[in-house]
Amino acid sequence: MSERRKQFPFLQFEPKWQRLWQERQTFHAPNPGEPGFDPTKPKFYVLDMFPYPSGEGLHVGHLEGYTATDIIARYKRMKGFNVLHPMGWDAFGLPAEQFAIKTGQHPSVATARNIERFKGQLKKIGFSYDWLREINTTDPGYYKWTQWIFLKLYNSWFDPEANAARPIAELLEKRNRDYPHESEEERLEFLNGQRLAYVAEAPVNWCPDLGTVLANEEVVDGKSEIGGFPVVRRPMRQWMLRITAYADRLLEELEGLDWQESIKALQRNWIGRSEGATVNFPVDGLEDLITVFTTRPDTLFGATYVVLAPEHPLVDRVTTKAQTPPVVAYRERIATKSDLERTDLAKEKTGVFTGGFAINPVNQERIPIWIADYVLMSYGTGAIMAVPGHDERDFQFAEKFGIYIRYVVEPPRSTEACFTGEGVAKNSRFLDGLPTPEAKRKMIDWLEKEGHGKRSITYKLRDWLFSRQRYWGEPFPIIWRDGKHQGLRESDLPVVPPPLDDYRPTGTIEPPLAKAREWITLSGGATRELNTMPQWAGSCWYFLRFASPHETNRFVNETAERYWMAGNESRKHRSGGVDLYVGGTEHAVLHLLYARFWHKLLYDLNYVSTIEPFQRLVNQGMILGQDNQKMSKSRGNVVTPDDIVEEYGADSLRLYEMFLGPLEATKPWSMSGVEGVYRFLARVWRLAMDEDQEGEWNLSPALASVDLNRKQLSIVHATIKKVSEDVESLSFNTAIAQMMIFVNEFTAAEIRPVEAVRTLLILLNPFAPHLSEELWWRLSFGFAGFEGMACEQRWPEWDDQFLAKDDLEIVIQVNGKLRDKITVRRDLENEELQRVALASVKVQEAARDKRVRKVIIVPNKLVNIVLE
RNA sequence: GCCGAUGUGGCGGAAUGGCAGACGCAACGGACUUAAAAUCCGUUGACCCGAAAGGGUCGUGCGGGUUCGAGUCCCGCCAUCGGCACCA
Repeated sequence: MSERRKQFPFLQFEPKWQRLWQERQTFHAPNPGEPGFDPTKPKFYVLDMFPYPSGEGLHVGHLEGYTATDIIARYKRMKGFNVLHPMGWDAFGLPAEQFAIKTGQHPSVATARNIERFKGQLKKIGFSYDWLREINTTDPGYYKWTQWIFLKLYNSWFDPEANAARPIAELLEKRNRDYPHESEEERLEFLNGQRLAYVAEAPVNWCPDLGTVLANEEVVDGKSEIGGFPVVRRPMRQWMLRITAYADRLLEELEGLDWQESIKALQRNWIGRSEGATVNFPVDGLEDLITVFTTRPDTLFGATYVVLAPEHPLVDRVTTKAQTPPVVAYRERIATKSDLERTDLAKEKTGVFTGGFAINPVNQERIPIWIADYVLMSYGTGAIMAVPGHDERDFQFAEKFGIYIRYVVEPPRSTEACFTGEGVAKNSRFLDGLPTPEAKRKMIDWLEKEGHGKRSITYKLRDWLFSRQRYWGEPFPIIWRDGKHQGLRESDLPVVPPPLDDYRPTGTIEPPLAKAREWITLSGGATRELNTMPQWAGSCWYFLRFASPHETNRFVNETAERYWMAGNESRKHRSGGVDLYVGGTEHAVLHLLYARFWHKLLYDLNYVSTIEPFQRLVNQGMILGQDNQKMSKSRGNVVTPDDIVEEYGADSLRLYEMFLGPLEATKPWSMSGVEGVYRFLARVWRLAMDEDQEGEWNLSPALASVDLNRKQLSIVHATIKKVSEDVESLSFNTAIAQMMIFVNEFTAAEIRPVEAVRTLLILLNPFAPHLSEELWWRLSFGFAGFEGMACEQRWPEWDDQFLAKDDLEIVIQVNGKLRDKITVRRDLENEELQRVALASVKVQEAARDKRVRKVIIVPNKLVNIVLE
């Protein structure tokens, strides 16, 4: 098939234009103050989620989003915007390191090669990136600032009163004032407990095969997201980022963003805010209090037992001698289980009675304390009050172990064994008769008044486990002295990883950096932190770096940041950021949440001008293989862009990516669909070009500088309107359909007005830039009006006057059903229209023996005659 | 179980509450050709009546509703996909 003659010479002109764009720096966007910068133009920042340069190369799924943003970037330039459209590489990460271990080659070598490959592929598709702004997260000039931001996290605390991060120095001052006699040791401990980057001994997800810990988000079904290796929980000392401090802002500040509702929902879900109360249950015979969190304080009278998580610190204290053996045995059984096994057993509740009793503060009832693994130490307080009458899990547990069930909510209708909805309180003394929401409020007031508890909010979101025991990542700008950590000074950055020959995991929990003896040992007995940052770090702020990728004095140039991240004037104060951000749904939670978190820190500390990084977000859908299955090597249904470019040209690839269907939908690839758009482009080519006997392409003799007739004008203006509006709304598929209608129309014309072709080439330019440039250039030899490059032309405007027809077809309905069509003069008066419609033979037939009850008239569109 | 999408011809998909199926693919017929490919022109939701011209009925996952009029709005189901999942 590849031997077949091409329908137009894209193999020649596509590389030519790519070279010219490169040579002329056509798509370079100067910063404010730089030569060539035009301050009169508005700005537009359109960004792709930058890729991890894998060994596999790009596949057609990546390109869908990239094509969409490229069309927008080119369109906005033609509309007179200064457009920032950059690309870079998220190049730290596990796959490169795993590959390096396998091949014995340094990860930087494979990374550089993969980047070359990716870049080559992108250039062959003709994307209009400003390559002078290319960034790479593994470049010391870049990760210096990743480390710098980490130091900002390390040296900040979250002030709940300001609801914002503040420098830790301010806290230190305040502490010195409030506790002047505190020891140095105590003060340090206090500060360390407040930092947004802190060290904690916590149960973590340890993956022995990868030799690293993973964030909760990187563990799927008890296995590592990368590689699918088993993950076990074990306590380790780790760096954590206090993202939970920002939980409320991450939730609230989502509101002003132009994101799909579904993505906002995913984030809200992940943050998982629950309103309720904490309640203190005294332990019978001890001084201790068991604090539980509940969203249903109104059911406190129905609490007939208390459950602690097996790891709960109070378990040892409440357990009686007699119950110690089974409790110890149960805890051991749970501890050795992985999370996967623990959820596997979810169907059948397990647990053990501790022998201890708690006192229900509302009625002084003595209720048993159990431990069970259905209560998680990591959520809420790690303890619950069990209300089996109104909670499914508690009900199952109580049924199994024969614990008393008391019903305290009257359901609105039929009663089930366990009712979890809202109703009216009963068997609850001072709550009796109150609807659930009021009962909740009243109970919380009571708890607060009596000192037994208080209003409380809990989140599912956990602090972000931020260290990895790997080589190929950003080293922490942290040193250790006498068992205490210290942040480095800004002048010590970047911390460059040592040139290790052997960066394999050590086989223990010791990170590979431990092998670099000289590197880790510093003067004065200090040593370097051995962990590295997770892959997400570099992508948390790369969109800022693009504004001034070569700035050496600051993570981003201040003026450039203010310019490119500025909000639209119609928007509220402080909003703004990237004007359009496009990427896959797989990043809906992790990357987007992490990046928002870092951005808010930088905002709080006055380093950036907007509260949110990405004003508008669009998630492109997945592209499936021809067989409707997810594309994968093992299924053999992967489509490689290189093959398509070779066979049909980059423009065909771009156009097909967009013609498949709506950007956000999941849709299957189809090779004959590619042929379809290829044929369309060939028709565009032949609209202007003619092949002679020798097989040479010349300007078509049908082209002429003539005025357009009425119908042609109407099509041209309808196309300008449709394409402009559809590009704005990212409905690229229908924009292309309209251009196809245009081409079908003019292909049929014996004489083709050059002006129409000229307009088409401009409209088509963002979609098929090579073909558009080539024809533009060729036409310049025969006709006036083709100066410069097509991509530098002003986007055309449409005129409604050409869209309106003098005569139009009116639909005649009888009782809402289509019965006839009539052609009438435009803007015919309603009375006249009704008269004509009633006169229609079809209407006459239908209306025989019937009375006309009503006539609905939609001017210039339809008449509906309603009969008895 | 909860949250969020989606459901329209043989296929991908179009349709500010107003002609359902734009555009493309596939299929079929024709022109060009010695022939084929490519190209160009045309037909193509299903069913029914008619020799034909033409005409009719049904039709947007299912069941209701609102409306002169519903693919579109409302209520209740079903199915598929994605996310979360013992989160108190």
